[in-house]
Amino acid sequence: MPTANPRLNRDSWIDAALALLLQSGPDAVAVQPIARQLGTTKGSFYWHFSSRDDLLRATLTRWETAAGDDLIASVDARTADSGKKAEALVEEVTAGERPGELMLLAGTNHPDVAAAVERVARKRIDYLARQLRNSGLTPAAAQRRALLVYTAYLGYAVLAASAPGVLPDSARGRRALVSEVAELVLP
Amino acid sequence: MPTANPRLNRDSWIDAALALLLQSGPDAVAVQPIARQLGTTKGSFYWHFSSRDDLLRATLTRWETAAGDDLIASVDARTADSGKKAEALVEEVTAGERPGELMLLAGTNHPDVAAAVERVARKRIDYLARQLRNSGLTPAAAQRRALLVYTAYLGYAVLAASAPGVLPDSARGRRALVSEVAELVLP
DNA sequence: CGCCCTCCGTACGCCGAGGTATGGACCTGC
DNA sequence: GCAGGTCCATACCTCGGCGTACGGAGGGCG
Repeated sequence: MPTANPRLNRDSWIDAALALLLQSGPDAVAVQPIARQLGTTKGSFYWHFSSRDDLLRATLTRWETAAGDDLIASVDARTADSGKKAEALVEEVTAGERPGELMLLAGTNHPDVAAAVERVARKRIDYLARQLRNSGLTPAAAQRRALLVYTAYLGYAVLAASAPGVLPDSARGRRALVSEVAELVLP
Repeated sequence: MPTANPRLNRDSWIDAALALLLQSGPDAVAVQPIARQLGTTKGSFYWHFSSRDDLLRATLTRWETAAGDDLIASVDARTADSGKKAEALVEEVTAGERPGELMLLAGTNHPDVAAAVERVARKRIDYLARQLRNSGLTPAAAQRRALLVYTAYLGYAVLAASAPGVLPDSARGRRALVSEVAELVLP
């Protein structure tokens, strides 16, 4: 569906590239396919960007800033109770609304991608550990459990993308999972 | 390093393809690069395989049978105590010897890949749940915690591949993580 | 009207992948 | 030694991606 043709700008390309990046991984961020999807040609692209790598970098930084604040802000808004934040975060994930962001991990070979992924991971884990410390855990335990929760988060996303059949299919089942994790992790 | 040239067979190609599949994802299973790495040419390949997809399918089934039994057998061998098996499994992972197998998840778009991933995941989760039931958990709780452990397993592998900096760098730190998970999950 | 600057379409060259055809090396058995 | 099967190298085709060159549309502005 080549969308209609009002003049494009740099952000139009980044928007489309981000969607592809999250859904199909960095390799899918290709100039000509995006051009077709946008109903335009490479002539436009190379006016706004110097290369494919330029687009990829721009898309990554856009994702990084968005993903860094996005999820945290969403959780912060949902509840002010520090003890409940871990649970809220897990809920956030299992809700399944959140888009892929998983295929991104496919591009770990690309150094820029790996660096962005690591920065975002660190930010989120630190945030989680802070909440757990506020809930009364020792710093060391908070760090370990934050890592546990985040790995479970990632693994859940992996399965949701690759093997949804093994996950609970009902909202009740998913909620049971979330509260179980919260029970286990919180003191 | 084009390796020397004793006559090749079908398995030689699958071996090389499997390594690439686990390390760099399905897209990396390409004929010409593997041929170069093997010090041969496409002429050889198309004698043993009918197409690239043929190789990919063969590599997937090889992985599936290996991964299905492999990990479980390794854990079974390590300890007969049903209660310790979950811990042994997590240890198995954090040891970090196990190769990627993670980049495989990048190929979820490919239906054959997704199907293989799902079958292996189900097998492993069922195995885990069985051990947890033997440890005295109710079937429902065992199922939930098995899923939790497996998602943590996957997430850990994801981070090991994409953001190793956020993981504990010492063996002691990793062991502490493992025992924490075992403590939390076992009754 | 004419100029210029922004934005984009077209055409081209390059490369690396998949796949095919064909000839030749090498062994094996008679 | 020679016939036939096994295995592989070479050359060639197509396709789709990246990147470049260039020219043209279109609007603002004097």
